[in-house]
Amino acid sequence: MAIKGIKERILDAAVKEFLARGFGGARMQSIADKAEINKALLHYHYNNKQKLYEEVLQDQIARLIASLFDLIDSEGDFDEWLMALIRKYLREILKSPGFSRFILWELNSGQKFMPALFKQVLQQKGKEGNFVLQIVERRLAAGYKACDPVQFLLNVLSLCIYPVLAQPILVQVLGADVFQNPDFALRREEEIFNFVKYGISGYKEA
Amino acid sequence: MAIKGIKERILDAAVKEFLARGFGGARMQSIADKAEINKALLHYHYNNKQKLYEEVLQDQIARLIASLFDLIDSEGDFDEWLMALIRKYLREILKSPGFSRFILWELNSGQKFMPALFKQVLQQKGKEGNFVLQIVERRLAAGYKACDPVQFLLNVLSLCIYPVLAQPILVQVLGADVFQNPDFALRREEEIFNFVKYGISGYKEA
DNA sequence: GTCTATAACCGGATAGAC
DNA sequence: GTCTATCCGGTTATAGAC
Repeated sequence: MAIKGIKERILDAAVKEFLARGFGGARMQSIADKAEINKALLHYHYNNKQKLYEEVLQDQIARLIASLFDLIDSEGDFDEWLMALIRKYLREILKSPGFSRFILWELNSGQKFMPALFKQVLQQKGKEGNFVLQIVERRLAAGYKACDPVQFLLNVLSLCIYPVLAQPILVQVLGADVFQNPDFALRREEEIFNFVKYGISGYKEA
Repeated sequence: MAIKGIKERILDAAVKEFLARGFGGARMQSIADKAEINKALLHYHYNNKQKLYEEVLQDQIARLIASLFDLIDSEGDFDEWLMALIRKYLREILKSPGFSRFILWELNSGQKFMPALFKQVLQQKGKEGNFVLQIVERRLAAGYKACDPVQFLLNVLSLCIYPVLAQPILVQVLGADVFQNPDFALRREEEIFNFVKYGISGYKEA
């Protein structure tokens, strides 16, 4: 079909609205406007706000987790694995900067729904919650036995996600929008890899 | 005064509510309840929600920025400076885990107010926006000239903030609440310092 | 300054015509 | 399926007694 179905238009609009404002802040009217229909029709297709929200979230989280599991399980030696991990993860984040922000916010909003959904999607993938950790452990066993996998994973994730997340703060504190630079992401990929692999001792003068 | 003034009680309550739910999600009724007064009295002391919000934010942001500027300007050699930076920052974050989450969320909520406030507080401190960057630059000049200060700062901030921010996600993905361990913060301080200083090459087997 | 009661408004949801 | 008009609960804000 060349023209988007109405359900698809609604979902697209809903994703934008929910990611931007969260469940509480999102307005059905605004979603209807974005989808270029009226509220009544919106309610006709998705009974209520909660239903629509769950639909959107299910999609988004499944997409995220699938992507993460694929990449963390990649082939190659340690360096290749690490670089692939960083690159794919960073790009995933940059594809939708609002998404991590949204997850981080909503997960703390006292809603039981989101954690439950996380667990459910993880299990749908037929893998244990600590599956990710086991892969990292195995990888580190080849050369970096003394490195705690939890700390390692925290470090890599932090370096990838936080700068994207904090972009608006950085603009203020640094006094310049580093993200304006189109190849900032590429430089950041390299930076993270080098930083993780060698730390700043790699920069040390002779 | 031994007993808290009512304005102070209101502000305390408002901080909790706003940090937990954001501006849109916060309820004046809930703030009144927390302060153990009724809505009318709340409106008597702070004309409207926006006013109260601005008051709260002004305090919070000023406190944060003051703290950051103090610590990043500390004495000692490079290692001492780095460790002080990490320790103070991590503790600041842990003191109020909801705060960074709140800032990150609200800064993107399309409100003009928050970025403006940031800029204003920065200028009140009588320092340029890139003041922070200059300190880092000077520090790195002593031994790590090739290290980009922006990337360096991003790395340190990421490692400190993100794990605290993402705690609820980590619980799901890792399958265990690493933060349950009471001295996790201490171990994390050491980990970040070592990671930044030597990178994982420090772990490498002989 | 502090309260109760209520106005004014907004947003989610529904009724019912077409 | 799609629309207009409306209901109803919840939230901010105010009026007015004490």
